Amino acid sequence: MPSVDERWGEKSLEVVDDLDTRKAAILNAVVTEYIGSAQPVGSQHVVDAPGVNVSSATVRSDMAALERDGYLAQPHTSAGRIPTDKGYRFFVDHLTGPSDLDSGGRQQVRQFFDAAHGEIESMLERTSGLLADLTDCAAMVVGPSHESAVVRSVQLVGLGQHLALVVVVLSDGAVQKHSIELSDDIDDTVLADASTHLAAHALGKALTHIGGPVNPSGDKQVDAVLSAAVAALVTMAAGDGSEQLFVGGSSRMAAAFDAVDTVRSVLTILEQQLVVVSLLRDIIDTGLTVAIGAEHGVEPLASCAIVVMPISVDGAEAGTIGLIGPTRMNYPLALSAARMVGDQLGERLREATPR
Amino acid sequence: MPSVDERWGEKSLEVVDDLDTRKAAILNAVVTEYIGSAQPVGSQHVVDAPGVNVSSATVRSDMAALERDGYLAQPHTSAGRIPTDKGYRFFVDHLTGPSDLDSGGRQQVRQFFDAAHGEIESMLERTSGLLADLTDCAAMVVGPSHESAVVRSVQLVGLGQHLALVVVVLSDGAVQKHSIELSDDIDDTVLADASTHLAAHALGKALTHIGGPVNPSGDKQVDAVLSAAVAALVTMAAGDGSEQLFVGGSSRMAAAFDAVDTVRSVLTILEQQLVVVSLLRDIIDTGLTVAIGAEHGVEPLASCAIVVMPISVDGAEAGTIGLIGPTRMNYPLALSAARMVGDQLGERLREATPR
DNA sequence: TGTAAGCACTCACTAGAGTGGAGTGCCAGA
DNA sequence: TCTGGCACTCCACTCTAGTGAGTGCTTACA
Repeated sequence: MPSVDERWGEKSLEVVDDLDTRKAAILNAVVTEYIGSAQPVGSQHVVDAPGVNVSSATVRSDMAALERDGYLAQPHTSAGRIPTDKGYRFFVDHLTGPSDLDSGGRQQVRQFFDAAHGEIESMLERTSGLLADLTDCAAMVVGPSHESAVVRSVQLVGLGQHLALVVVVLSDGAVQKHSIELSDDIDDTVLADASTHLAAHALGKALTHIGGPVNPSGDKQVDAVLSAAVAALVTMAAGDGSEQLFVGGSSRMAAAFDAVDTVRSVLTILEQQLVVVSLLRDIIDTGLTVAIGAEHGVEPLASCAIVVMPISVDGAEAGTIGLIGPTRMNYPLALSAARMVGDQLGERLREATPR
Repeated sequence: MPSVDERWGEKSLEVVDDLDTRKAAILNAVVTEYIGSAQPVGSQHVVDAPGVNVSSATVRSDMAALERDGYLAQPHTSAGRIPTDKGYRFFVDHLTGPSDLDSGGRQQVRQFFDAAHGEIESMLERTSGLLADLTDCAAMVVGPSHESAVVRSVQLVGLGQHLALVVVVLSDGAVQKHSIELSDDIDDTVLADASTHLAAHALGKALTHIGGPVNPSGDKQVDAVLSAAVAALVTMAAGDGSEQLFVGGSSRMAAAFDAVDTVRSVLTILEQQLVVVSLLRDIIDTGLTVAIGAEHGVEPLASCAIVVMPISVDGAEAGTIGLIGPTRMNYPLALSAARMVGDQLGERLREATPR
């Protein structure tokens, strides 16, 4: 009889949630095997697993118990078992210790961030590709929100006879622009004048707090430009509510499922930025790191699992990493990759962000 | 015997490329039928098509001739015919007259562009979604290149102790940014000073023509900032070579093919921006509007057809629209949608672009 | 010479029967 | 409580017609 604190690898099996040591070991073996093979796992395949020192007959009776308790399911009477969402949940919660990426993956991540250059947006974009490569899942990267940023610079640039651009630089390094049409022919001095007034009005404020009447400059043309510019700022603030999303490696979903329908519906979801961002937000808000099957409540993703990892910079949340794959995805790999990439990305963002 | 100038609908059949009127009508019927059903088309299904007033036996002998000439193929001896790439090519070149979108589609496009607002990038992004909706294909939209644009404004904005942002506004309304690290603690007057010198150096020049030594300002700190800023401009110019690409509706590829492998390889291509942009470029350069099957030379896309449509603003090329779907895509629909959306988009870009 | 009608043939697709094997549940015994 | 044995289940596979949509060919006719 195996002792309760028997260990193998980095995993420890304890009596939790109604499952004794051996049942946990069997569940562990079934999940691991099924993640690799995608085939129902029979009792014979499990007897050699560590922690299971009993015959297949005993394994069978344990498996029957695990099925009664909802951890395993049988596609049909004479088939092996596959894990249920509850089974995966137990696996993730109790059988997956904190593990690191293998050395190859670690090196890949390090090389990536050593070579990372360019602006934040393109780095986030390429990070989604890196994550997809590492985990063979589709990867989502949500950029930092600009909520708490204030206007560091605002400028009016004339582009043509009747066109000007309002360019705003926020304190977190984000740059936003919006074009405005000018009714009259405005010369550069008027624009410069309006630019100065606009700066006086907006500098140091959060984008969402700008609005209201601007102090009149005394010049009719300047005032007209000014009000158009402020309207542009308000539009910017409205459109800025949602964070930027980068999705990479969605082609991996095609390899993960054999039903084309499933692939299609998952891809359709991934194309909807708002849905994805709020989905990740919801999962984090419920305190989860992994949402399995129906747990996230998005029906077309019922056969998917989602791993989320908030990116923090100096303790503040500065974005999110998400991985999406089939429920039989490689959780240890996905979790460790998300953790390491998240840490590194946070580090990089900290360097690139002022204060 | 049908006369040579017999017409139906908007299509006219003429004797071209070895195909007499009836063979062309049969080919037309086979392609149209196959595009709809994705099933091999037998001689019986064709006898009722307009322009084919003969028995199925005669159709069979014509089909055999079309097969000999490479326009049709047979999956196996006792199956109907499916079009070859050459068959689609003939269909597109000779049997697809210039047609318009149906009224529903036209209205959808008009509504879209009436409601279009915001900046160019987001409009291009949403345009890719519109095209995908209209055609049920994956859509690619390549934004205007900034090749001929000159620097209209350049500015240095301090972000923190050791961080500043170089913000460039180009004459076509594009805004680019690049962060630079400052070794010493630089105060705002130094930044402003450097900003002025930088403007003197860069204004009016194309981004790619900036470089070389800047006139020394006499202040050591200012010069240090200046050289870092110029280096940033050079980096910008280098990274700016490739145009922006927006891909929408890639989930449609999952519905178009039944082989998951094909879906995967097509999606993998669509994820590679450089490949897609140069692919569209190549097709346009060879003078094609539609590239069918192997014509574009990208092996994983051998079962795809690509429709391209350059967007022109005042005669100059200002981007590209691309549609990708299976070779049995609805060519008339794709062509008319691309044409109409391309026109409207060009119109919009003209309004939003100075001069 | 071009078209139509008839006929034999091909071959994917389907349904049904048979078989092997992987898997199960149950039970008696250590 | 565990094990070995046993009967049972049912999927996956193969094999065998049978069916039908489709063909090519040959002959007859205007």
